[in-house]
Order: sequence, then structure tokens, then C-alpha cells
Amino acid sequence: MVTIYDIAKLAGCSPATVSKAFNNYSSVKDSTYKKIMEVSESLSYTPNTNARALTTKKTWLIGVIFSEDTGAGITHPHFGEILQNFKMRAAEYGYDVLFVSKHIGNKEASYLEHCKYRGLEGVLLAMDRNHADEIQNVLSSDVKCVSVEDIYPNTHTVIADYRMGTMQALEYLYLLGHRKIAHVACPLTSVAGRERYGAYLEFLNSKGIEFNPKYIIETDAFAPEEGSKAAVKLLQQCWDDLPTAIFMAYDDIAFSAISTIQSQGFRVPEDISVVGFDNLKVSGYMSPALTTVHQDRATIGQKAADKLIQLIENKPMEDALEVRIPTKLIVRNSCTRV
Amino acid sequence: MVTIYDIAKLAGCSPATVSKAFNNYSSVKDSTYKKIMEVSESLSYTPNTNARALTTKKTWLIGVIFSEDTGAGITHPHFGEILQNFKMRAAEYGYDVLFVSKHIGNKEASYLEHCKYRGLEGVLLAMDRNHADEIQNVLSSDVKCVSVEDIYPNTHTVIADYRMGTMQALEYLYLLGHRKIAHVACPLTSVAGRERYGAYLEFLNSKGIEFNPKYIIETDAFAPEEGSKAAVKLLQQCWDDLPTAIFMAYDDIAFSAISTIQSQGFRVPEDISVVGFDNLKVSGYMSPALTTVHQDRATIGQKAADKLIQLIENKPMEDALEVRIPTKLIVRNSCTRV
DNA sequence: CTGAAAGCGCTAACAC
DNA sequence: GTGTTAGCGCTTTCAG
Repeated sequence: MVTIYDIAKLAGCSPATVSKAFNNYSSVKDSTYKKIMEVSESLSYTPNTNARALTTKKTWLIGVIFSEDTGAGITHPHFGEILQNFKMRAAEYGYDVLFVSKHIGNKEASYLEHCKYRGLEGVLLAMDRNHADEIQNVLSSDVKCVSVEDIYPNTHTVIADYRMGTMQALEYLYLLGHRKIAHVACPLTSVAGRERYGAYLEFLNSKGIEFNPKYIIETDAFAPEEGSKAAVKLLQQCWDDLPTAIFMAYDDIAFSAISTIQSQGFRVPEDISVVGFDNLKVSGYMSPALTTVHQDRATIGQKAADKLIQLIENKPMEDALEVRIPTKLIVRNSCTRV
Repeated sequence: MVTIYDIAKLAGCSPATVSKAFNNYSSVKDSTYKKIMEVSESLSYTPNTNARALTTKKTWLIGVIFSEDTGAGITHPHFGEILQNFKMRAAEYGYDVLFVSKHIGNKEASYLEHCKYRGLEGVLLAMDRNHADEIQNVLSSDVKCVSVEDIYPNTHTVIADYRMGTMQALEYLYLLGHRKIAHVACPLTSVAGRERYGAYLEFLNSKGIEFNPKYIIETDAFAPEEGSKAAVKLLQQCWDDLPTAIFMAYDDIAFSAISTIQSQGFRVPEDISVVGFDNLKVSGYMSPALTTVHQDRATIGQKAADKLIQLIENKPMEDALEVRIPTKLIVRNSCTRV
């Protein structure tokens, strides 16, 4: 391994000067700076973070804690895309991103212990409420946190504007003449579940549409098959008075619901219109192509990185504690006029 | 920050002994071990990796280099799931996983420089051929590599058995009586593209089916919309002699192809059967539910971790340089008898 | 503008 | 069994 000492020797200066050169101290004379860089280049020197971090206490390391449930976390394109954008933005600032595990060597450890072990300066959180206890101590520690999934008291959050998205979807259906609009909700333990359902209620109210409890299905989990189950249940419980449209809380269940609805002999959108939420990549390539609410995952990831780094570097924070990213309705072919 | 010295003082021993205790040296007396652990616990001490790595040269850090193209890399559920399983397995061994970026501080850097900068002991590669040059120098450096995407000379690889999967799909179609089987291929610059196409050819040959060049479409990129384009082209160029089945090289394009085929007035599977490859989570929830080849991403990720860690730790390696994970045909509703 | 020296937290001989 | 000591590669006063 080539060190600062090797460079110093060949460049005819002291290690201290080499260090200064690499840290862009203005005091280093131009000519010696050049010399040092030349030598470094020729030996293909790379500074050693571990040594650097040991003295400076700055690791340039950010952790991510994502749900490890199958079908969630990075396994799901929604979070994958957020993470992708997060880490790309973090890299621009010079931060590296690592997965926070629950192991230190062969021992189990808490997330917080792992953060301290690696000297993480901050973490990105994407854990649902079910795992809230595992991250409780990191939330109340001094590692900076930003969440892109759940909302925790006093914790910075970047998520899509679920209320806005819901309104866009429902207003559209309303415009097409729909008044009997069902809603298949995410588990109401989740922010997405509560907010989308809340906005649905608010919408009905604002339009003077009477709430029909038969038009509501709350799913038990986040999983595509929940859509089929919900569709069956819905069709069953309002056979005599079918909704003309369904607002599905997210695309995965919209796909399976459509499939089930069709297999029961109904046409989408002719008999029942369907709107989703998420705008996954595949949503545009189903039949019918899914009309859905787009979540701007690129912005969510980038903004989360910006925020976290502002926190880490104690920069003035202009954003609110809770940042909401606007949504957009993507109109395709799964809805039609009544 | 609480250090080994703080513990030593309170436990009434030397820092060296504390270090030994934490590294499970058998020479440490039981009673002093207990004492040390007690004190550590009460101060909630966590060892500092940076300091540790500085002396031991062991960072317990593994990097991942994934394509950053949209729709690829961790953004795609295929790689997301592989990465998820990889990092979980690595964690069990005590290794942490970080994303290798092309930045060091505010400067651009090569992947290799970044590996050295962080002292990465190995890397997981998931880059397509288009970016091969960016990782060339890490492949020929001394950092251990395992690839889960492309195949490089002399480099360990873990990927699904594409030939096997293709054969399973085609045998199934054959069994259903199909003889006119089209193939929409991935770009032939990719391993997936070449191998699946190669196996298709091999299959035709083994069954004595004459090769019909009109039944072949090579797509230009990995992207869902390629499926629609291919379907249009295919239908156009063999209007007079349509295939009864299509083997789509991966699920994303199978979805869009089906959608396009349907919108052109044909029924799937009644008029045209379709098989995919990947078995993405959503594949089971389309209409028709997609018959496809399952890639065992959990095993791929785990095996890649096992391999990489064996390499890192210079453990004897029983596996071949190139490990193939068996595939499985998942029969659903997108194929029928001719 | 440059260098000497101390020290970050830990490990690894080696002595006791 | 335990402690002393040197040193990993770098940064940072402080002198010059």
C-alpha cells in the first residue's frame, strides 16, 4: 500500500505537506502541489479512509435501513428507485452508502450499535410501522435520520403527497361521471393507508357523496395477491349495487384486481374503471394500461439525500420537517365514462 | 466516544486485554472477560472499525457495482432481489455492503480507486456489457470479484441456467403442440440474449423444426416498451403465417407484448400462447397470468455472497468458476394447446 | 509556505 | 493470563 510517506519522499517534502495538498489547503505552493500530484498519480496513490476517519471523526458514510420483508424494501421497484437516486445524489456530495445490518462480526447487534460501529453520519429509513421498535433507538440517538416511508415524531421525512395523489385520481373519476367509487386501501397501519383513505373520505364529503361502507376493503398486507382477494370480496358484498369505479391504493394490487375482475366476467374499464397509485414501470404495459398516480421517486430519493446531508453538515435547513413531493395523474386506459 | 482505554480503567486491566476479550482470545481469564463485558455494556461501548481496520487491514466491507441505468440495476426487481439476498447473507458472515460510487469527495474517481479508498475486500458486479470498460481495471486488480450479470474471463459468476430455462419453456410449448414458435430476444450483446437465443436454436434443431427467420426479433434494449415494438413487428412480418406461440426473453417485454397482441384483436392464449422468463412478482397477477421461467434470485444472491466470501477468506472453493442456478417453469394461463 | 511531532482507537508481538 | 510498546496512515497544531 502506498502511503503519504512514499509520496513525500519522492516529492521531496514532508508527509504533512502531502496531506495538506490532498486536502486543498491554500497554503501549499503551486509548484509543490503539482509535484505531489504527479508523484501520487504515478504511484496511483489513494488516500485511506480508515486512517483519515480515525483522526477526523468524519467517515463520509451514510447508512440505509430498509425493510427486509420479501416484496418490500429494495426488492420493490418503488424503494429500489428511491434508493438508486438517493445513493447517486449522496455520491455527488462525496458520501458513500451502506446497508445497516444487524450483525457485528458474528454477533447480533442493534441497528444503532451498527451505526456507531461503522461511524455512520446519518441514515435513510424505509421501515414500516411493524418494525418501528427496531429503529427506535437510532431515532432517539444522535445519528441524523431521514425517513422515506413512515413518519416519526420529530424526524425528517420525504414522501409523496398522498392526499394530492388521491384527490387527482378521484377528481378524474368524478369528471368521468363516477359517483359509486370503491376504495381498496393499504393496511391502515401505514401512512399510505391512512392518508389515502383519509383523502378518499374527504373527497366524498366535498362532493356530497354518501359514504358506503360496502365500498371499502382494507387489505391485510402489502402484497399483490391482496388485490385479487379484495376484488372478490368487493364484488361479493355489493353484488346488488356494484361500484362503477375502484380506487386501488397501489399498482400491485390494481393489477391483480383487474385480472380477477376480468376473470369474473366483467370488463375493465367498460364495466368497472380502475385507478392505481405508484406508476410502476410495468403499469403502462398491461391491458388495459393502468391509469394511476405517479410518485416522483427520483425527487424523493434526491431530496432525502439533500436533507440528510444538510443535517449532517449542520447546514441551514429551509425545508419543513416533513417534505411532500407532488404527484401526477397518469391517464391511460383503465378508466372510462360511466 | 468510549474507547478501549475507558473500559480498561474501569475493568482494572490493560487496553490490550480488553482488545483480546473482544476478539475472543482464549487466553483471557473467564472472570476478567466477564468484567470487561459488564463494563462495556454499561458504557455501551462499540469497537471502532476504522481503528480496527487500520491495524488489521481487514475492513469487513464488500462493494456492489450495479448498473445505474433507469429500469436496470437495483431499480429492477430482479437485481433488487439478488442484492437483498446477497447483503443478508454477507451480513451473516459479518461483512457490510456498500455501493461503490465514482466519486471520492468532490472528485471523480474510477471504481477501482473507490475500492482502494474504502479498502473493499471484494465486489459484487451487476453491470452489462455496455459498461464493461468501467470495471475492467477492478476485474484485473486484486479485489475479489463475483458477477451476477455478465460473464468475464477468469471471473467468478453466479447466474441462472438460461439454457435450462429456455428448454423448459420450449419443451412445454412443444408438448402443447406448438411447432411455430417465435422468439423475441434480449439484445444479443447480453449473456441472457445470446444464451436464450442459442438454446432456442438448439431446441429447434433437436426437434427437427426448421428455423424461420421471420419468427425472430432481436430487441434493441432492455425496456418494457421493446415488447410492444417487437409484437407489432412480428405480427407484421408474418401476417400470412403467424406463430402459434412466442417465447419472450423476459417478463417485462412479455407483459407489453401481450397487451399489444390483444389490442390488435388477437387472444392470448387462444390465438397465440406466450411464455416469459424471470417470474417477476407481478407476473402471476396479470391477465392472463403469465407462464414463465422462474429464476431463483434468492439462491443467486446467497451463492454469490458465499463465493465472494470464500474468495476473500481464501477458503477452498469447491464451486466451478461459473455457477449456474437451476430454473423452474411456472405454468399459468398464457399458453394453451394448439 | 513547510515540517516535526503528537495522537486518533485499536491490534499484535513480545515480555513478564 | 496480562501488560508494554510500537505502529497502522492520516491530520493538525505549532514552530519555523
